[in-house]
Amino acid sequence: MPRPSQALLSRQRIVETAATMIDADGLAAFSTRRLAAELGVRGPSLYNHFATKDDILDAVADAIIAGVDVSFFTTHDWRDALKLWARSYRAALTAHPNIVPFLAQGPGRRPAALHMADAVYGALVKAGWPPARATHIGAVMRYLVAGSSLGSFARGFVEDPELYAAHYPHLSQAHRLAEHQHSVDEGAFALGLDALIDGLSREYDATVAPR
Amino acid sequence: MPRPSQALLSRQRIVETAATMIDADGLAAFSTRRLAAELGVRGPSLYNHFATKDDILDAVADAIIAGVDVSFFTTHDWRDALKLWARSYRAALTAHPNIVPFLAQGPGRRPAALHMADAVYGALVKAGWPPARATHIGAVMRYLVAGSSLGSFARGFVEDPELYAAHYPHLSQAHRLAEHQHSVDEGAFALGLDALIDGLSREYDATVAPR
DNA sequence: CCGCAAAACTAGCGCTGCAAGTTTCGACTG
DNA sequence: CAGTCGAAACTTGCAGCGCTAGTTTTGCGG
Repeated sequence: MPRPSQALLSRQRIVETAATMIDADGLAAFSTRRLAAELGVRGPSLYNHFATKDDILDAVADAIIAGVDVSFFTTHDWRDALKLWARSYRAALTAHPNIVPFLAQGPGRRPAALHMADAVYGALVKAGWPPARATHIGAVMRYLVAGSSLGSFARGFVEDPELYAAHYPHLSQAHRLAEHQHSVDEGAFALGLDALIDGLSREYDATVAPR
Repeated sequence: MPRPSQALLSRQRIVETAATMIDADGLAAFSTRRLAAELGVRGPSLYNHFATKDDILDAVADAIIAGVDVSFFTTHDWRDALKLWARSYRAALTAHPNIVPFLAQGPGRRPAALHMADAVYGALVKAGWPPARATHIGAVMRYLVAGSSLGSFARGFVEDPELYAAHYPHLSQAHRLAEHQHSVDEGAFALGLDALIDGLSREYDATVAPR
C-alpha cells in the first residue's frame, strides 16, 4: 500500500497514540512496531515523520509539559505562583507516570520544557532572587515533582504481609499502603511543597525583601 | 567450554560488573550478552545464576542501597539522622545515576531497600511521629533524593547558546549551567533538605513534642 | 502535464532476552 | 572407589527490536 490518497499518519496522531500506549503498557513495552500496528501501518512508515524512536518520545514528553500551566507567574506573587505551578506540573506528570524517567532527564531541546524553565526562572529573577538562587529553586522544585511522579511511593511496596512480618518489624502494615496510595502520595507532596515554600519565604524576607 | 574446573561466575561478580557497565554506558546499552562478554562467558550462562535480566538489575539496585548508611537513626536525634541519612542516600544514588529510574520504582522485594525503609519508619515512629506522618516523611525524602539523582538539573540543558537566545529571553546563560553542574545540584539539594527538616522541626515542636 | 517530493511499502541487518537441550566436571554417596 | 547427580558452562534458535535501503504510487506545484 504505497502513498495512500489521504495520509494515514500525522505527527499529532503518532504522538497521541504513543502517549496512550505508554500510559497503558509502560515504556519498556513500547516499540515502534507496536505503535505502527496501533496506527494501522508498518513500522518503518513512522520514519517519514520522526527521525528516531527517541524523537517520538521527545515529542510525547513535550506534549505533556505543554499542558503545564505557567500563567501564574504573570498573575501571582512568586510564592503562590510556585505552588500553583508545582501542582499543575505534578498533575501533568502523574497523569503519565511511565514517561517520567525519560522526561526527567532534562529539557534538552524540547520547546515546551524550555518555555517552562524560562517562565519560572524569569519570574524568580524578576521577584529579586539572585540568579544562582533562582536556579536552585527551579531545580529543587523539579526534584520534588519528578521524584513524586516517578513512581508512587505507596505502590512501591508489595501486597504480601508475609514478606514484611519476618524481617522488618516496623513495616508490618506496609502491605496495606497500596490501599491509601493516593492520599499517601498527595500528603507527602503537600508536606514537601509547603515546607519548601515556607523556607523560601523566610529566606526571601531575610535577604531579598530588605534591599 | 562446559563446566570449567572452577566456576567462572558468581552472583557477586555478575552484579559488580553489571553496575560498572551501567555506570559507564547507561541502562539502555546494558544487555545480557554484553555483560556476559565482559565476564568472559556466553549470554545464557548468566541464567544459571539469575532468573531474568530484571533480577540482575534488582541485585544491582539492592547492592547500591546496601551502601546507604542508616546507622544514624540509632545514634542521633531524628532531625540529624534524617539529614545524615538523606546525604548518604543521595551520595549512593548519584554515584550510579543511570540505574536510578529502575531503582526509584520502589523497594519491591529487595532486602536492603526494605531494611532501609524499616529503619527510617521505625525511628520516626519511635520519636513520636504518628504513623501516617512518618510515611509521608519517608516518601517526601525519597522524592527529593530520587528527583535530585535522576538526572542532573544542570546537565539537562544543552551547551548551545544559539538555542536559547532566540526564544527564551531569560535562559541566555543556560548553556553555561554544565560548568557549574556540581554546585547547582548540591545547592538545590541542600536548599530542599534544609527547608524540609526545618519545616518538620516546627511541626514536631508544635504537635508531637507537647504530648 | 511533467517531475518531484511525500508517504506508504518490503526486505533485511545486527541486535536483544531468553528457552531448550547438550556436555562435562566435581562432589557426594553406597 | 565406582556411580550418580547436579552445577555450570555450552550451542542453537526463536521472536521481537530499531533502523536502513530501495521501491512504488500518489498528489501537487511549476
